[in-house]
Amino acid sequence: MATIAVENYLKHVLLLAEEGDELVPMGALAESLEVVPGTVTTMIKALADEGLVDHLPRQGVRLTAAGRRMALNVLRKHRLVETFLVNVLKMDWSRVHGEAEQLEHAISDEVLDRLDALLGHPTVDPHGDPIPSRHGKLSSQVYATLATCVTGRSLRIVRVTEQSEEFLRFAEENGLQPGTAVKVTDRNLTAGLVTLRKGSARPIALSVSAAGKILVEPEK
Amino acid sequence: MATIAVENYLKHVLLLAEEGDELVPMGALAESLEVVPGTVTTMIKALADEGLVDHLPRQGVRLTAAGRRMALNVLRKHRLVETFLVNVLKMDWSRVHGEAEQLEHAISDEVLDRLDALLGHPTVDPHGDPIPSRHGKLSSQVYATLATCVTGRSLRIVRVTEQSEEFLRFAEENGLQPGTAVKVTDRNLTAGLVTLRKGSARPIALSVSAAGKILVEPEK
DNA sequence: GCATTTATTTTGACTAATCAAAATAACTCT
DNA sequence: AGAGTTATTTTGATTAGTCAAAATAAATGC
Repeated sequence: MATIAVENYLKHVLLLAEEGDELVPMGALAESLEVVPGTVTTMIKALADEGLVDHLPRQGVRLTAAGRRMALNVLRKHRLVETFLVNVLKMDWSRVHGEAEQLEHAISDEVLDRLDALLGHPTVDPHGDPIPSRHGKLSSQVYATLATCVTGRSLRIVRVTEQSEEFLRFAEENGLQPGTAVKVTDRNLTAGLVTLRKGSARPIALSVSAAGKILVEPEK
Repeated sequence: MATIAVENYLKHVLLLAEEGDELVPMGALAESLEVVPGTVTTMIKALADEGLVDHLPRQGVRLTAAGRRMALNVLRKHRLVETFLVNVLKMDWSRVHGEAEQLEHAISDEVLDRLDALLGHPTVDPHGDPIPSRHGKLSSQVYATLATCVTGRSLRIVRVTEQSEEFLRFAEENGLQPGTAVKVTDRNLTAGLVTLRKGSARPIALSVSAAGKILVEPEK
């Protein structure tokens, strides 16, 4: 039986590997899981014994096929639960991450499927993050970010890859959510600032690091 | 932070005390939690140190006000989740108990309140079990059972106090669910059998112990 | 009222997950 | 290449929850 900790380790490896199957360093995993590095080493060796990850000592860790399957299932639960909380229970999108973090380990595959049907089989969650399919496919489209996109052209926000409450609250207050049309008017890398506007509203200034969390595509 | 185990211990003490504040014997608690008695003794002493229960050595345990408050909150989560699973996700009522057993420990009070509103503030769950109010009130109406009620009169099922899948599946197949009108036609205590009919359908025979799990009230 | 049965508590051991801190390995920099 | 920095692993402890089995207390039966 996979424990909550195991599910979390696998999920974090998946997220940190960012679609490649690069090795995830132990330190990154420790930071992301908020445990000390020694703990990660211990746990990862146990997961390797279970055949869920490959551990290359002093180099890092990557998911096996079995581990990836489990990680995707957890991620699917997480993102469908977030979608449910926002679309059905009308919760604030800045609050749902922590909730989903708990619920993802408590819902069965059957509830998952029914939730999926209730929500109309969504392909992205309220942050625009892709929801893995029931059969473990995870769309990995590459988008530009507000920090890297062309300037002066009309763009549509497709995804916000940041889960801190503060950031999401700020984004919501400024209408920076998936679906919003924006245009980058100015980008000053030395000052670390990106300026953008939504239609004719007043301009918004973002730090480059914040801008890098907002993914966009050209307006059709 | 109350752990899952702590929540479960409190919930089981609440359910076993059956609305009185009688002492729950350690053995009963062990059986109900499916752990050995020694484990219960150890855990209950810890809960007593936390001020959640009163432990009278060699006699039993009962909830303090704080423990009761927590137990009722868990029970409320359990029963609202069951209601959600049946009413919204259309799950079979025989399956929802185990699901709710997991989810009751994972949902926040905020989600709980929104679920409650979504469901229209129900007062009973799909089994007819009363749902504790947000402020810790638990209706404790006393009903007759099919094993103890008058015979020959029209009755309405209000509650089915048994959570085993087999029993609930049997009850569903025979339409023995809250709301159904039935009449006990014959009761033979020596044979341990109760015979009843729904309207003009064929008679159904129940063991006395099964009949005792089905609560009824006189038809209005 | 003493012996037997039954319930409870105690003791010692175990597992999963964690941390602190020491040990080791691997880079980096001149 | 040697010194220092950084990342990883190891070691020894700790906590929560559990079990097996021995010890104790209480209830029951003749």
